[in-house]
Amino acid sequence: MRYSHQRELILKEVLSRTDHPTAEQICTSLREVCPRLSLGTVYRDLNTLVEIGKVRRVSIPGEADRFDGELGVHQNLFCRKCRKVVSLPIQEDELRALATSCPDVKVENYFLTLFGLCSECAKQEN
Amino acid sequence: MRYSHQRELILKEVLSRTDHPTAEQICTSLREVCPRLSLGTVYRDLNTLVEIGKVRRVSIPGEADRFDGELGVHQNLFCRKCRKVVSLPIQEDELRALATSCPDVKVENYFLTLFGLCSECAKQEN
DNA sequence: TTAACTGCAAATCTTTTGCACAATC
DNA sequence: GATTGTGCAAAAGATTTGCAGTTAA
Repeated sequence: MRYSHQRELILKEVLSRTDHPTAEQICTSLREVCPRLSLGTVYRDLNTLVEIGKVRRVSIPGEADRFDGELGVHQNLFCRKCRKVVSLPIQEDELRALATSCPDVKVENYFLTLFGLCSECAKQEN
Repeated sequence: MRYSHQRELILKEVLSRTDHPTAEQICTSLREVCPRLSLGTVYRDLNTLVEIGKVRRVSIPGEADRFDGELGVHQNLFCRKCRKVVSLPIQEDELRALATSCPDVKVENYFLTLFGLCSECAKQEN
């Protein structure tokens, strides 16, 4: 992979923010320093950065994807009121105790989707 | 809410299937018995059925939503190879033991998104 | 120099919506 | 008869892609 000014800017932008911006928000911000930056490039570069593990994608049903530079163990809360995504320092094994472990937020629901191979496909791989 | 032939057909279709069909797949299937059924109606009725809790929406990042008539406690696995969604009888507190509790599937990753109110909005509600 | 990257615009895909008509109560 | 639901087509929103031109190695 070759160095690219745009990709570097995009990575820096995501790492410097804690508000889980969308591709569009990243593009708008960066146009102040890079006026010709195109949204297509932002999407392409974000996909690359996610692939190489420098950035995390936060998908919310019915919303544009958000991007997160925080790679440590945490979960995200999507606020249905202000539509912000906030980080919560929840370990996986604390999921059960959700309601009490973070007393100030109000967890009403959560979406879990497992990714991997179903039994048929897992068999075929071997 | 008024009775509707289409909504009833759509509900029956989702309940009778275990393959987590998309709106499009439901529409295609039902056109055999209801040729004029429109995709817009299917989306509208599915949204209603989800709202009243008769059907569950399964969102997968980058994929069309699937719909699930199984309302009991379970989690879904999206197979990145065949793109099928399969039900797994996992309780929440078994999440930690994912890898071992379902030895035939290969869980590689999972996406958890919490929904609710962030601390600021939770405060405002009171 | 050449392969990767970009900007731009058009295309794609999923989902929603406006409107005139039909079905339900 | 009033209102909700439907079909159709167009619109909207997010993301991808084709292509010609630019840039890094």
